[in-house]
Amino acid sequence: MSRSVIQDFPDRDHDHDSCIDDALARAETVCAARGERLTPQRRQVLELVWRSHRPVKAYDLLERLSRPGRRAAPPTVYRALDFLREAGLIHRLESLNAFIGCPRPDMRHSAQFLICTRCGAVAEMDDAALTAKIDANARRLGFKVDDEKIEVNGTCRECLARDAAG
Amino acid sequence: MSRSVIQDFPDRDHDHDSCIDDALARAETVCAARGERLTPQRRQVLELVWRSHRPVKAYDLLERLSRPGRRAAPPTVYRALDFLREAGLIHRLESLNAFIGCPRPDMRHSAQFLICTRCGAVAEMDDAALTAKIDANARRLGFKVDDEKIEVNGTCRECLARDAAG
DNA sequence: GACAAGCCTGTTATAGTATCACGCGAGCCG
DNA sequence: CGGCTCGCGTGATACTATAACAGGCTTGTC
Repeated sequence: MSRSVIQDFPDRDHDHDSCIDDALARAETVCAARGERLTPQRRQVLELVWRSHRPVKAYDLLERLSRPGRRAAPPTVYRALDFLREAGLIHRLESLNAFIGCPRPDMRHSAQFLICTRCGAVAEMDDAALTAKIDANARRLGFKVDDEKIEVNGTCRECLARDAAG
Repeated sequence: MSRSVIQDFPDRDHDHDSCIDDALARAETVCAARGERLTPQRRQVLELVWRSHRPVKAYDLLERLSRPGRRAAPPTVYRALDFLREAGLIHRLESLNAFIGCPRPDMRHSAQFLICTRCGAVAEMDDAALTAKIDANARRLGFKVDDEKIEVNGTCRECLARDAAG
């Protein structure tokens, strides 16, 4: 039996500070379990990614890492992003060249994203049945699946409502 | 009722010349139907894309467009690629920054790709049920879907067989 | 403490991908 | 003709990512 988990876009009124704290706490756990170090640098990048629930660009992170008189260089942020990605703590949105925090880094899952092209909001879904179906299709061609990415462009509920109202 | 179409990786022994010819003929039809012009330049880019069944990079196309003494510039190829993409004649593989010809530009479909990370071969699948499921999931969140991209990384049958043999 | 090994970070340079902005010429239509 | 759109050429530039090398911190061992 396949379990279908659907998450929603983040609630506009949620407690975002604790939301970030939770993400960082989960990250500590994940890294510990993997025997890897969530260094201050990596931690800071992860926090910056979580500062918004929107996709974040590498070079935006770079700016936020920089201080007057101390300009961070690209490898700094890319190394951190690579690390976080391998640990499953963030995802890369291929169609946007951007990154976003993963809300459930603990469970292995394939990424399925709804991306609102109007406001930039992103929802991560996790439908195991969908993954299973893709796997089945692939198997019929003798193809062994490593991982899959699903990115869906469209318009979110709020933007649709705004259109209808305005 | 949802129809499920699964295509395969291109046969190694198919008649590739006529395969290209067919693609160009289909392109003429599609452009005519859309009231748009498949200019020599656009046609040439499309042909270059179809020369292989592998994903092609924009700058590779650029080189192939260039002749000694006449260096093509990026906008040349990107404009053609944008046109072809809007016409549904090619797809962009987001995870590869590469482009590939669409075998069925006539029917509107969402793209689902199996990408062999070993040999670079790509199969385009078209499973309407999968699309329907994604749409249904999105609808539950009040999300209106414009288009979706599915890119699956893994190993193709041939590469698996080669591994098993060697 | 001395040392080695591995990991993490800094820095400079460069590769790779894509777009902007401007202008020109061909074709169409009034 | 005059004005329009479209396709294309060109030079510059923006954006995304990696290579290559050096130094420094941490840990484990003796």
